[in-house]
Amino acid sequence: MSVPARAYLSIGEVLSKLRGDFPDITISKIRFLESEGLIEPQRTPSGYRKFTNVDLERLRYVLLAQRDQYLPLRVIKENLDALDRGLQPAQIAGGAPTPRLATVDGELAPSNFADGSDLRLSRDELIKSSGLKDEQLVELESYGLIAPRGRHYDGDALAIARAVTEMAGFGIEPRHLRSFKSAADREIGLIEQVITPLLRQKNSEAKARAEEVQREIASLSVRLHAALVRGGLHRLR
Amino acid sequence: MSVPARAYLSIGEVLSKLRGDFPDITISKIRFLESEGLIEPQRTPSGYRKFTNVDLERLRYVLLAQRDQYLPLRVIKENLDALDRGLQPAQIAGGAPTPRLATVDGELAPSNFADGSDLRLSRDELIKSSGLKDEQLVELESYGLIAPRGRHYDGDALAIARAVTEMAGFGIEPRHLRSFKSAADREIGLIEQVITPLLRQKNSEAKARAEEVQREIASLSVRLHAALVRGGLHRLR
DNA sequence: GTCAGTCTCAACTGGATGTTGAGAATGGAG
DNA sequence: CTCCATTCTCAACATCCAGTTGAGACTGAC
Repeated sequence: MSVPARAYLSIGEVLSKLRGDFPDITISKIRFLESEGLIEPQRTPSGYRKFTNVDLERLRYVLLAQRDQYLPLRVIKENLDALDRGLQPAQIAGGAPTPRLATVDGELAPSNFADGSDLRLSRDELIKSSGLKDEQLVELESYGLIAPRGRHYDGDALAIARAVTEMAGFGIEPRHLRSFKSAADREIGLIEQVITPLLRQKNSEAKARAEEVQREIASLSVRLHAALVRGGLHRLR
Repeated sequence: MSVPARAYLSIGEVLSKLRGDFPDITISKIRFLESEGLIEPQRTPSGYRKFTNVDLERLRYVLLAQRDQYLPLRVIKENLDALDRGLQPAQIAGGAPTPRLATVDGELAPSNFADGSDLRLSRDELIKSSGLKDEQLVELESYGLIAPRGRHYDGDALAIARAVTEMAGFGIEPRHLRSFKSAADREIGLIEQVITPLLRQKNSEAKARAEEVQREIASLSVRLHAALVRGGLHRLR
């Protein structure tokens, strides 16, 4: 196994080529990176992996991004996919200074608030724990900003009530907040559009996926919204 | 619980100040970050944590670096330590906010950390670091969702661009996002209404107050918005 | 034929990043 | 003073990521 009398490298040969730059590379790691979709070497008829130089460079890129930029594999994969689609985020540069990569922002968040979505509050409890005034609640309900679910209010209602109370402290009244409701409704509609195809599928895996997607888009929506508000405010001065 | 009649913030108050920008922050996470040495709030005689504005900004920096640069806490800590010693932290190229020193802004507690709002990106850099396609950017600009400030784009533009890119991954296109812009504009108008009286006053203390109020209402807006979306989604099933 | 090299697949590991819960103390509101 | 929401610590637990390990089988160069 000394002279590669062929156009590709075996996994062991790849290993020894990378050892110099990345001392802790292993065969199992290379296989792992393939299983994660970061590389896709061809196979011989009997199933052995065949690595071309392109595969090798791709691998170097992955290892560099990981070592020098601490990027998680998920993000590296996104960057590579972008590269494949013709976007050109980075130069790979063997040993050159830090590669400039497009870091596409991703959502880590399990978004796992103990958010009390299973909270159940009576009207009085809601008022008490939010500091809202009764007539404010009436007004909020008339605009649909808060609505009981069945005979109780949930954690979302509480969160809304609290925010409203605090805003009232700045002279902002419920009627000023109607537009929040319609904006939220539009976003919900958008999210619904995306996930209903998934929900239509019979298999329960798609449903789980739908839930996840819903959470992700919701989180993105909130981020986008926040960035827009922040940006607009910066512009004020 | 409403008016902080003292010079520092309790952990719960810190939480609500951060909620707007980082919806997944929790009390336990803040405590965890302290246990890892990333922040060191003072204590009251009875052991309660006291957070100054400096602590708050440090925390923001940590959360931003984590979310937007995917840096592991260990590396963030190294950067902060370097900053503390007055050094430029080892920086990672790319579109993310690099920590900058001491923009001393006449505030009582001068913040050492910028949030990336002073980021300046060319059009190409924006595209590169957001993963956005050129035509998407054109479209976003035509709707006013993104606009350069002078000849450069700022951190808000980057945040928006990133969110949009991710949403595109779910099949959501810029034109679906126009309503986000108008919703944000309405909120900004609302905030403006509240703070203009303050800004009219001559004394600069009122101006500082205006800035703070603006931040708080913005954060509240985002929270309210998030709660409405979350609540609406819960209702879907 | 032998034996180093390679394959798959499932189970396991170790670190990072938080979360949860118990049990106790604190402090602000009424 | 009395509540009760907030905060405290500390240990145990949970979850995800990034691989590693080992069993058992196949391949192919000498």
